[in-house]
Amino acid sequence: MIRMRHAAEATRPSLVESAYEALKAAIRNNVFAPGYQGSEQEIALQLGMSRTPVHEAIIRLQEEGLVRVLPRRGVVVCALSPEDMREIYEVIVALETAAAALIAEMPADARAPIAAELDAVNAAMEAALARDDLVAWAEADGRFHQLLVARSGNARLARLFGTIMDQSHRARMLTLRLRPRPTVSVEEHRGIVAAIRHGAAEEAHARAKAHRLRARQQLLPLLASLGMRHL
Amino acid sequence: MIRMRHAAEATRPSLVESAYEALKAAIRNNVFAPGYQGSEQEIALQLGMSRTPVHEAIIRLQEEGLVRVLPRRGVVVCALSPEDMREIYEVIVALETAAAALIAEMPADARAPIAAELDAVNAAMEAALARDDLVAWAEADGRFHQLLVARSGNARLARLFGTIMDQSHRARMLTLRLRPRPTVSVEEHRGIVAAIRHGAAEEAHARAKAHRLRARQQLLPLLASLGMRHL
DNA sequence: AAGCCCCAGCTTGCATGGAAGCTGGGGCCG
DNA sequence: CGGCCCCAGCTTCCATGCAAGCTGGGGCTT
Repeated sequence: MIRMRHAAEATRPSLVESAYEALKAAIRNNVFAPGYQGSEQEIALQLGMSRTPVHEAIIRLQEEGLVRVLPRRGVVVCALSPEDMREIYEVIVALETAAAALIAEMPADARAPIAAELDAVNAAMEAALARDDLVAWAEADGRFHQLLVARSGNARLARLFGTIMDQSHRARMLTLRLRPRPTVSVEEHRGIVAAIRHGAAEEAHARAKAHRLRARQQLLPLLASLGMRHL
Repeated sequence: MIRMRHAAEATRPSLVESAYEALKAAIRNNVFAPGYQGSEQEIALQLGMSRTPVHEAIIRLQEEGLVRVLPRRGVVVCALSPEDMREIYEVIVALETAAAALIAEMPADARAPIAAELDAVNAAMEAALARDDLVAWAEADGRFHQLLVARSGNARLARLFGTIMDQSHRARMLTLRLRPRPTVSVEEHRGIVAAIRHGAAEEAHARAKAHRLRARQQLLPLLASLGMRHL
């Protein structure tokens, strides 16, 4: 047995890490609803650890815009106004269109397998829609967009995209059942993939933008009609 | 004297905050050069505080990609490879072109004062260049780009832009004196402002993109010639 | 002489205690 | 009866102590 002195690559997660993941999941799944206010002590108790790792996890969550800590008062889960959703969509458009263009600018033998991956996910969306399985549809839709940025060859871009999607996850889930059947999405996705496959960067950019703008146009009125500061 | 019970808005900065700012400044100004490895204890001593606030500040810096903490080994200042710089420029292009387009899409009476502000900064750049004051030129150039995203009406976009610019600040400073006299920049900036003033979103987008791509094309070979992992 | 092993020292991870500050409500004063 | 004040309780902030783990070098074995 070789003595591994340098770099144990698969170390067990620290308490900070698990607190971070647990809190993020709780926020995403609405267990901690927006506006929820709690103390680190209380959260630490729930997670079965001391205050320190919870405190440090909350610092990270604050950095990502999911919570805000009010000094000496507690930590609150950030609520999203329609204004926030406008900002978020603008950032999503900026990052995602860039990713689509970057992929389209790759050499053909790099683009092809990526286009195939995207097509596969898109097929899964279509199948879910045929089964009337909206949850599976949303999951596959998320995977499509996540794949798009993950394959852009730009880890920083993918990371920024991830945090902005985390911020808006709740809002998308909320409106999932409210909006009309999303049949256009699959078609628009196909257009994006086609542009990528042909190496048409400008077109990929434009199609990705149009897709997101339409989705946003559908989402914002819904949110506005639901009440201002609610999610 | 009214008793301000709610929300003291101008509270003195916490130790965590000052540690964060001090460390960020030290990294920006190359006091802690990339690859520098130190212990939290040592930094805490230098800043005259305990390990705790330093530890928490480092968590934030790690979240922003400026440092990496190696468990039980210390914290190192991240070095940037040419590959990293490519990623960074791609993100800058994505965010900045979006900002330019957003401003150009505003109503005319909102665009005009912004264009005037941008023109003023641009004039300062030109003046600095006439004086051969490269440092002042770089400072004004940074202000131009920062202003562009700050006036986009999207705080999230501006924040993301700020962190990515923090990551790449050192590299820009390093190459400042190495590259040819930046006379084209002022002209290209004028083009961006003109497109904004006319409300031509597509053109503002394209000009902002071309400007950054040219700058990148100038920067990358310089960095490559300097040595791979150095900054 | 070369290679392995083990240990001393230094590092962060985490727990805990004290301090400072904000909040809300009960009591006091007008 | 109304409004102000003050304080008890809860919160985060920060310091510090202990534990676990990584590193590098000195000494031992072969």
